[in-house]
Amino acid sequence: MTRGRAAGPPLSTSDLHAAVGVRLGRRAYRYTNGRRRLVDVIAAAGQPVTLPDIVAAAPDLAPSSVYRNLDVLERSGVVDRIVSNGDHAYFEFAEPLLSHHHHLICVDCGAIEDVRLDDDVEAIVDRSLAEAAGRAGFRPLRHSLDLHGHCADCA
Amino acid sequence: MTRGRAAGPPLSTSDLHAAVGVRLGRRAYRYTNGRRRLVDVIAAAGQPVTLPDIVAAAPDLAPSSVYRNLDVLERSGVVDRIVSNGDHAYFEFAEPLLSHHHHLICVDCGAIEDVRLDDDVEAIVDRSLAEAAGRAGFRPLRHSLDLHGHCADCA
DNA sequence: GAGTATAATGAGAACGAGTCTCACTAACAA
DNA sequence: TTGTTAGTGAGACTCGTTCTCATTATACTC
Repeated sequence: MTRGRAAGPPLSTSDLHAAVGVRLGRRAYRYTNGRRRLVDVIAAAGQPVTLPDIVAAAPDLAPSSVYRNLDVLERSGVVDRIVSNGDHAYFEFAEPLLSHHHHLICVDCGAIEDVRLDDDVEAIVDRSLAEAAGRAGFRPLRHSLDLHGHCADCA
Repeated sequence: MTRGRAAGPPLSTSDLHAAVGVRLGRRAYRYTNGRRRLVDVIAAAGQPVTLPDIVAAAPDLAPSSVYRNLDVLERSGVVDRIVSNGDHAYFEFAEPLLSHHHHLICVDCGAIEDVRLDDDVEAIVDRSLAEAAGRAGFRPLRHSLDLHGHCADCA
């Protein structure tokens, strides 16, 4: 079996902002300073982040504005919301901005880490899911494949 | 490609109650009337259910007790909690009581439906995830593979 | 069966993540 | 610059879920 794709350096900061700007523009949203800051914080984390993570990294951002802007970014296809068992939702860049990947979710501390799988595994999963979806009259958009267990810190 | 396993008739009601009783007993929990009613409601649904679903099916069960007992059942390995983007968490029987399966999650209405995949697909996914987990020092317990999209009603 | 210890129940209070409101400010267009 | 519209931030609010505590059911011992 081949190795999984590396996490890989995503877009450069300027390319990232350009891509986000395009997506916001398509929905007639403005790319304001607050949104730019938010994108910077998520990019700097390089991991799914929660609201407390964001506010800790940028204490001048108002929580209400952060939530509102995460919603705007989600609607624009810039970020994905990951709901786990923890107290807070996690946010990370959506697929086209971040290469397709999955999550290791710690059942103890709720931490979420990204992992990549082989392309051929992805293809097999997609084919199998598409078949199952077809039988149920379900129109698929994307799949999520998460591994639950104990992270290195909690094990 | 072979067909996915059928949803299949799970354990008989008496076998189900026996299995739940054993799991509760292992944790020194009592299998009370309220918990038995709760198990019956979840079994009757044959689908992941929310708290409102449960209370609608058994209005005499107190919500606070239902939440408490769902927690007890979860700790005992009887039910799994599925957190989606919807307002409520979903609950269904855990893996050994229900055969291994995955979910079709509607991004519009939040409905969750169970699907089964081929055993060989499951094996490929497990092997690939185990490899990725090993690289991260992660101790895996289980995987979850969900397909997000539009259900037959919302499409 | 009586007595005792402990777990479970249920009603309602409390909690808290996330959303909404609204007066104010920043961003774009002409 | 001026007008129009979108975005901001502080705090109130919502509502799913958890907690509290007095009461009740269960199981164990004698």
